[in-house]
Amino acid sequence: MTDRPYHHGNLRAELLQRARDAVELEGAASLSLRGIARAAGVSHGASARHFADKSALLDALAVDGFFSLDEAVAAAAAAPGSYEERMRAIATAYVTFAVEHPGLLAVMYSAKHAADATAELVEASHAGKAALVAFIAEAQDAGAIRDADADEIALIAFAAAHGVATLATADLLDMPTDAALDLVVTFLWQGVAA
Amino acid sequence: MTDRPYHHGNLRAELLQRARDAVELEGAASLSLRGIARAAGVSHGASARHFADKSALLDALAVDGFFSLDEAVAAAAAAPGSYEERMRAIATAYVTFAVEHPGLLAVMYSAKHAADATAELVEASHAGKAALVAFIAEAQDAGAIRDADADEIALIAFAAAHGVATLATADLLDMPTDAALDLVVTFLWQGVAA
DNA sequence: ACCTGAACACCGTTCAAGT
DNA sequence: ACCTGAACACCGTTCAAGT
Repeated sequence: MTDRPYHHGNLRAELLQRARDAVELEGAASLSLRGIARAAGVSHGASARHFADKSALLDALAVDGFFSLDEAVAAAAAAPGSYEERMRAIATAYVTFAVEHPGLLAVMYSAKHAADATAELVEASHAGKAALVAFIAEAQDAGAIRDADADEIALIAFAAAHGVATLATADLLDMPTDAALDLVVTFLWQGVAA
Repeated sequence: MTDRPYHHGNLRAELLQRARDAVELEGAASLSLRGIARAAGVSHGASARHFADKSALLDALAVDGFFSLDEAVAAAAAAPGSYEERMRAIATAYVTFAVEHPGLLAVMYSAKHAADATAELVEASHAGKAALVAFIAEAQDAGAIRDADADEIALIAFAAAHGVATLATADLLDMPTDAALDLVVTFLWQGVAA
């Protein structure tokens, strides 16, 4: 056992990871900077050099969350299958992420943690939508989805999936999440299929 | 000016109103029991007799919010017009409430503020869905909406409207809220019309 | 029955001082 | 450049005591 060095070396990343653990375990409401500093084994003032304040840490956590979400969705979109199957996989990935990380999702969508959202946060939060538009355009080129503004179709699909995701985390679905998602995706596909 | 009596008389209601003001002005994150006690002109310990703790007050605030929301939606559903127009009015009422009260909506849907949600909260949060199911059943009887499980149609519509509402409050819509809602409701109606 | 005010154990943020 | 630890102004919650 060597002594912990005075300079942590990677404190920013560790604080972020501890914050993520805390949020996923007990929700954003009971997250404390002093608590994650304790968990990381540093003094309570140490976070100040890496995050200006608590809302800056929450913003960074949200960016992190959007990266994870985009990764999960991109993996689903890249899987083999028909366009209908891939669309179902995308929606499932989105909702699964939400149900497995409800606290993180709340942080991600609790919008403007200080009215001055980072450019990085805005970009991260929009990346998923752009990927969805690209997928829809590809499906249109292949003749699987009817010709209409890809942005409009993406918005409709995004709203539907996000609605199921947030209702699921709020426990307001009155049926199993996968059954609800199945209904919604089937309805969506009937409306958009070429 | 008579002196403020020792017994406030209606402190519970006043604390709730002050809390609602605070949440709508600055969000739930910066709401403090001591702050609303100051605003109400009572000592910081006074709330304990009316709300066991902060999460009990948030639950009560959520119940209040669901009543307001249900009222707005019910008024929209009762307005004259075709079934399509009434459905559009219902969705508009829902999204308008969300956009005008984003902080309150967040409290309402931040689910299980203590894992032991009040029966009252569960009931209030489900009332809106029940009203939607009733509206759809009526439209089916009138031959305006195709025959299918009314609960399933309600879920699809609820998820779509809730998705638009939450994306709007998170500023993730990339277009005016009413334009997005128009797209979604038009899509919905094409899928459910008889 | 309802409210006050002190007490306690926490917070976030700031900043001189240490390494 | 990075971290510590005291200081400050806040919190939520509890509970004897007052009316």
